[in-house]
Amino acid sequence: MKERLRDLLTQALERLHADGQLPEAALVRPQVERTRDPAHGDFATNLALTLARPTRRKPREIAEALAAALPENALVHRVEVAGPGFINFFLSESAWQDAVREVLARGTDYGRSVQGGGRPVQVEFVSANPTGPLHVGHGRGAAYGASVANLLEAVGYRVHREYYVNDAGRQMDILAASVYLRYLELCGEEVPFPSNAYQGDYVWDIGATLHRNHGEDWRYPVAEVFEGVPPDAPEGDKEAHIDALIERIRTLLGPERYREAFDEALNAILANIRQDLKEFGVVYDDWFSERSLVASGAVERALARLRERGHLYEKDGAVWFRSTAFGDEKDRVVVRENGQTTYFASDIAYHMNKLERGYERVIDVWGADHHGYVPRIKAALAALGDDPSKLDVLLVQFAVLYRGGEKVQMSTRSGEFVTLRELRREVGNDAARFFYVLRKAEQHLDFDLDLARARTADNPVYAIQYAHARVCSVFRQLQDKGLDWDRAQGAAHLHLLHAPQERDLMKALARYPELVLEAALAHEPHQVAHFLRDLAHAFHTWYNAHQFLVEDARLRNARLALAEATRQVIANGLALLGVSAPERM
RNA sequence: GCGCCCGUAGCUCAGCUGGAUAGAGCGUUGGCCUCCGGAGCCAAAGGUCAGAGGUUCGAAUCCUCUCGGGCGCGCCA
Repeated sequence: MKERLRDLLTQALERLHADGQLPEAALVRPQVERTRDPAHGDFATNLALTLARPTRRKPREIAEALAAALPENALVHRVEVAGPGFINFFLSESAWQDAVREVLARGTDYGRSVQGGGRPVQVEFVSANPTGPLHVGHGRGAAYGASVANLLEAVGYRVHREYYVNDAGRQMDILAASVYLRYLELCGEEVPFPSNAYQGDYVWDIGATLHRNHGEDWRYPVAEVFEGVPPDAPEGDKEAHIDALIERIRTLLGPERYREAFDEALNAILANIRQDLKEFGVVYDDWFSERSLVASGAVERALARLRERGHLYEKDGAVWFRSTAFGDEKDRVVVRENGQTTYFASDIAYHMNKLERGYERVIDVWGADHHGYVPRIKAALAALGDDPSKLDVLLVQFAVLYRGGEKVQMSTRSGEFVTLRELRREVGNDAARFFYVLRKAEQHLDFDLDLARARTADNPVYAIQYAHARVCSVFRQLQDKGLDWDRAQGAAHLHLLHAPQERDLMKALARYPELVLEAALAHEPHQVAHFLRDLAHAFHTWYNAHQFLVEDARLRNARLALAEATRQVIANGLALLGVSAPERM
């Protein structure tokens, strides 16, 4: 609808230009926006105000000329010039009825567009280290990333969803060591468990699997395992302690058994994460392994390319990337003194790989605590000779849970965090998905568990799903009464609906496609959530004010058409957010 | 100390690339209602958009500074 008004304005501009009333410079792309105040019509443009300066004419004068030059159109009921020089558009009733007909005609496609032109976009999200179950922080990244991906797809991009699996780093070695130590304990050894090792119960479970598969075959006396290992904190350095311990375990077990322990841990946890996300309605096209990146030589290749271009140097036995040359605060190590490449080196290779795969746009969804990482990864892309602006890093702030008005305490240190699975069990997948995207990503999220669980109107998810179920119920009632809905007759008699609630509802439905486009381009699923809440409210208001199943068939069919269109838009919007649209509740 | 994000109604938050008298939900107050499916409906009160400068026809929105909150500043991931 905005587009059509924009076209009319462009025609008016061209007409005035042809008449010599406006200079070449005035041929701009007009901006059309929805008005806040109904007294200002439905849409307005500030075109005349923006043209005042280049043409050195009074805005109101330009506005009058433009209004006069606008071509006739059935969409527009009335045009007026107001305020300092706004042009206000009052649309005709039929414009809104058209929107309802369009919803019915397009069904699940309503709101989708081809703006993206099929261009490939890669969206990477969650990518939590497979060292433990997903917690509620990851959940927000999952819900947000999945919704952003859905939105981009809906507006015509070819979206590739990806999870980057950090299966090669030091943290994984720490996990493998943790698992082995738990195994030893199950063998009856008394193990001084390192402060830096993974504490969660799941580590026991994986240790138990090893014990089940290998009995005591892998057992070594604790004294031997800890032989030559420097002391743990607080007396010693916990990092040196765990690193030495990993080396001892690796030596004792030998490469094959060590690898088996490592993979057992990795696979168990990854399977858990996959299952968790799948149940959460989050699916990926690819689980991209860091190990495969190393194995394929991509890391070496990325470093070689940086070296060739003169962006690497050696200092203190390590290899550094001169990221300061590309706006970073300090230079970064890519190969440690001990010869191991850093996580950052893998990440450079991964992002190089993404761009090599031909994505014009690459989106990373990260927790906000990683924001300091953005400049160095962009620096790396620039240093490789790529365009860093192809990468968009979307930062998601933390979620804080509230139960009974009290903040739910969480601490990663002791393993006392709330897992995503626990949250899903408590409030359900739908409420979790919805609440996670209810706030814009860069806003801290206060997650009210009681509200999310409530089956009352103040719970927005419930109110929206309820509106959907209510329409379905009306149609069931219709059948019970032995009546049919004549779709065509309904669509043809929408002009019978002129109650203010009906007009508001039609306007809301008409706005949906614009909203989806905006939300997609701005990566803001919260706009969809807010829209749906308002739409459901508008629907309930209408429902309470009017009977649908009336005697007059034409009126009944028209009302049912509007109800069905509302149901369709609610279903479409919820689908974008990964929330179900139940037919009964 | 430096960097990033945030600060809007009692609470939780919207406010589109700067636009007209700053909005929603919940809560509060006052009326009304009880009908397809149960969340009722209508109205009112409630704001120094953290504060101070600046940019301009116009600033919650852009720039600078101050205050307050969160996060980050490893040869960790």
